Amino acid sequence: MKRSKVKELLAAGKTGTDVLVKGWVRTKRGIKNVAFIALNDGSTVNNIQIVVDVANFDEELLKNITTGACIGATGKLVESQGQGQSVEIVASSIELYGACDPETYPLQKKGHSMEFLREHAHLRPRTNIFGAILRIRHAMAFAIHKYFNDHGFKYLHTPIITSSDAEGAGEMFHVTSFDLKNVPLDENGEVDFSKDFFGKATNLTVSGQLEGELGALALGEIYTFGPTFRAENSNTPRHLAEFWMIEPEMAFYDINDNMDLAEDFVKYLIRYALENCAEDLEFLNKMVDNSLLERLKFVINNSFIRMPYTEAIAILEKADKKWEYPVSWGCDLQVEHERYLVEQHFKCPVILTDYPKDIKAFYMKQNDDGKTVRAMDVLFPGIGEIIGGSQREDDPDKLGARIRELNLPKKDLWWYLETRKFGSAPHSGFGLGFERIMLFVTGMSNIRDVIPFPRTPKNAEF
RNA sequence: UCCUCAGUAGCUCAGUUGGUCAGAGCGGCGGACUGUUAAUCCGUAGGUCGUAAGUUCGAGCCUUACCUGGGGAGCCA
Repeated sequence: MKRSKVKELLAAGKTGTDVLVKGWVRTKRGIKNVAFIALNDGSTVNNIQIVVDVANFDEELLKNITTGACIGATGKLVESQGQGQSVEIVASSIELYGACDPETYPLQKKGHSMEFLREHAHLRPRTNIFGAILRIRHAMAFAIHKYFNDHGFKYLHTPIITSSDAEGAGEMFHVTSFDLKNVPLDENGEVDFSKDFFGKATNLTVSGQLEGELGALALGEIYTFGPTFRAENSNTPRHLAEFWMIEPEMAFYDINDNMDLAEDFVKYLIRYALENCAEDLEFLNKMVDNSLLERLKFVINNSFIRMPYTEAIAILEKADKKWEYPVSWGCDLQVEHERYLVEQHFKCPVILTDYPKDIKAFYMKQNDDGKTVRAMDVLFPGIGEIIGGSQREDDPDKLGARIRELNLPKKDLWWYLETRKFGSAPHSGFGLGFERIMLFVTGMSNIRDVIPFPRTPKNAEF
């Protein structure tokens, strides 16, 4: 008999037919003559109930059906006599695939703390909450590709190993094939990277943006979606050492087109989740954060506030609030400032633009005022910066001057600069942290719980 | 990296001014129960109190260092 997924059985009116399900036991309850098994196969957050007439089954088999065990069950799908479910399977036969010692199996039928589950990341996909999160994560990844494909963007694979250290996005992980106990040195006692695998020092990428621009200036619109690495010693619920980032890059987009895209894109993802992950979101709304659905709907139904940095500073200076970090034009906004704007002043996602050039990256388009650049940061409630982007500097002279001012290694960026020398074009792009949008969509509060196997300082288990 | 809180049974925690302080609930196991829903009821077994030093007649409790985790901050997506 062909295996049915629990999701199909719960959805379609197939009662009266014989079915086969395979999955993992969530709980078994019993009274003298009848036992009830709640079985989950990962296709949905909901379990299917298997009813077992104890008299018809081997006692030893039933004893082995414990929380966590893997079984296959055949039987007739019928309308349930009980209250908690519409249909159930009256078992005719059960096969035990893998027993699960209840004395040592870490997961119980009662709830566990997120911290405990994080230490059991190999088993936590079997919990309702992580099942829901991982299904949503899949749906979001799929929706990202669908959105860009539907809008004519090309998926560009930018390199994971890079030799450019110019972007300054953060500390990098070194990539080498050296024997670390015997690293070649040159005559000055420095590491001789000419003897390394690539003949130069290499690192794991901190961003695909610079290469993304090369693609955009040929294909028009591209996006990247891949792993990104930061060796920063960040210990917060919002940072990972290995995370996934989406970076669209578009020729002929100015900063306003860029904002329009960012807002439309994020709203699309949230709408996609609401339409395609309804059961999982309802589960999370019930178990994790009971204002989740309301918040998601609010975001897709309201326009983001757009405001230049300079105006935001004016609001913050007038705010009746004591800042731990004082506010003045030119300072970088701290978490407390961003939170005030998003969560108290506007109560809505905010896009801030036109930041002082001194606190932003070298590649951002310089405004005519000589002080600001066409940057945009999208700030979300509870999460902070979810997107960072800008129009890019397409004038080769201005870009070169900025690189000199900042003392960046121009020779390593020769290929980037040639795009401005040969057929330069106005263009823009941004980076969206995949796990940050996952935080928002799931209502989870720690980024380590929206990625299957988190990498953070002192943790690369699993 | 800085600030702060925490680490006691498989899990979540209680443990007073240092002196019956080795505890509870849940989970597990055994039993009862003619359809259960995180079932219920009865019974039962679990612990070098994060690690290492120190103070003291005596440390789960006080001191120091370290490890791990949470929260906040910085860096950012």
